[in-house]
Amino acid sequence: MGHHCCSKQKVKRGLWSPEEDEKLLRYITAHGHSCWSAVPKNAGLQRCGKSCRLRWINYLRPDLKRGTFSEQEERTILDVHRILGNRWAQIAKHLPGRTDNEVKNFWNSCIKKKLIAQGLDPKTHNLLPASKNLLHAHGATGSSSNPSNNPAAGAQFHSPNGNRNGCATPLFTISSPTKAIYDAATVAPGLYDVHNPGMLMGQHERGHQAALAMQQGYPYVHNNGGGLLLSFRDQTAAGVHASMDFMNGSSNSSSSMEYAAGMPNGNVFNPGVAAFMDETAAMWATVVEPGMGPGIEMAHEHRQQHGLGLEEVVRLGPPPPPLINGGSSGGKGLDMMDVSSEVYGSAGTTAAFDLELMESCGLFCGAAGNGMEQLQWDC
DNA sequence: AAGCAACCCAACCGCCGTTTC
DNA sequence: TGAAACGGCGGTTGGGTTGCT
Repeated sequence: MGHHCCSKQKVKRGLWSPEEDEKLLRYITAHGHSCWSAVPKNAGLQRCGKSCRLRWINYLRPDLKRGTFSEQEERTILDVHRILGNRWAQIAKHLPGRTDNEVKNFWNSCIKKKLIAQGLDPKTHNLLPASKNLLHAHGATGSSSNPSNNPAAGAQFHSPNGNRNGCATPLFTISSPTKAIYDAATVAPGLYDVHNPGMLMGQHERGHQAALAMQQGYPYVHNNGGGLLLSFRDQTAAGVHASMDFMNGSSNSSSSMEYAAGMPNGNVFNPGVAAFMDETAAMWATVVEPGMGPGIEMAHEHRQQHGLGLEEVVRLGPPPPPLINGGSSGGKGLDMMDVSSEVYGSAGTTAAFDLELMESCGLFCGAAGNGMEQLQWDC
């Protein structure tokens, strides 16, 4: 059964021959395509208008980019897909020279498989139930557990194939809002100056970048007088969109935000520590001060043992051990690291976090501004 | 070398929203 | 106002290619 637009006429199907391509290309170049249904007739093609349109858009268009997707493109697809879902046409608009079909194929043949391999639901980018169960079964929740007793909790997040399938990057590359923080913090150490309430630490010209990131809706952190305030700026209303107060380090609440900030079960929250959770709940970027506690110190040592650079560490995905339990907020000069289970899986976890609770916490998940609306607006 | 399976990707299908008559 | 035509989109399919046994 043919498509309604061409069911009445005899049309050719299947792959396009070079001669057909030539005819279509010549016609569109000369006359444009004001009416696709008239194109095949005028161009002398035994095809339906839809088929011509598709061939032009996906193959013959002169501005098409060819070849494999770059790391940047893959990252963009991941980021936008996380917000928009399977809206390939919208996603493709963020990738000049790429078609929706191309993006869709790349997703289905590459990115989707990597997500699944990582134990993530490709639709939601959250952990698949099986992965969560596994994690819980190994005691990743509850009060402080030593990961050395629990190696599997980290192992299940480990990418089995790294950079296979011809994909541009391993999974869990840091994504937009979080990435911006990472970038800004990397180039501007001390960016998150919790000792200066309400301010990003403006280190000369670098501070400008940070302030810009903040303006664009990325979360920022500041001291709230004994607590920590994490704020998001509303991109459309040019004002603070939402703020979460990680209060005073003494809370015993089960607030998901407190969990997200890595301070469950009444542990003292260190105002010198902030954690930004990726939407997948499987990648965190953290701002950590040196000398802040055994868990972090151990993690840092582990990273050094593995000879991992910061960028590599940030690329690794798994959720972190909590950023809690003591540690002073003394020094300046923040260190930036990701506390991943791959890196620290058997060494770093000093307390628990609740994945379900984190997952239910939508605030970090695309809360940095109106992501959807902004993306659509951009299109 | 042949057979098979997995993978990739171009093209099709069917639905939906908009426009035209 | 409603039906038909059209354009656009996401899901699906099937043929070609590649890799493995």
